[in-house]
Amino acid sequence: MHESRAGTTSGRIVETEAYVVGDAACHAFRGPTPRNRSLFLERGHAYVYLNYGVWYLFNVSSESHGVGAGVLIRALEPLEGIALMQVRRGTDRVRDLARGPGRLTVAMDIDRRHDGLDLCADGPLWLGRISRPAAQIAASVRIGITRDADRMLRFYERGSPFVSGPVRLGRAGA
DNA sequence: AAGAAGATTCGCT
DNA sequence: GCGAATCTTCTTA
Repeated sequence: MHESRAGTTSGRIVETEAYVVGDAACHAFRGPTPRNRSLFLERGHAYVYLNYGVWYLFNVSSESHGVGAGVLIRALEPLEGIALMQVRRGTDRVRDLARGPGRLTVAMDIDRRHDGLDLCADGPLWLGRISRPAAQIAASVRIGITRDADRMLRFYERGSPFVSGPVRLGRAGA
């Protein structure tokens, strides 16, 4: 949920990827830097960074304070503020508003201002139980990475049209 | 000190 | 299907 001056937008998280301790693909793997320091905050804090110099990607820290790890939020099913998301994204296709990590931050207007925020506390940007849980969750390899590429650390709601990438990538229980 | 790669998306061929 | 956009960090000289 993001409450901004322009209006409120919210969505159901339907796709995530875990970046865990000892994971060469995790930005925190080689220790804290100015960019990734939020990954070392207590679980539930935002880590937002600029990817390829173009797109912001939104993560949630997932370990204790001082331990660097997080979860990348890759896709949302839009709930509130769909009209505002359509303006921000420049498309009317609801399915494409937040299908993909870069698109999601545009639709929700998330950027480095939100880096380090406590997403479980009062504030403009937060996580909550505002919608139903997924009926079925599938796992697959993570998308777009080269290091530690075969770990099954991508999780998504099976059958959701709001999940990014080819749906056939998913193979549960491998 | 400079160059390359990286958790992406969009537009053109 | 390929390349551009262009920031941060890592690698190598």
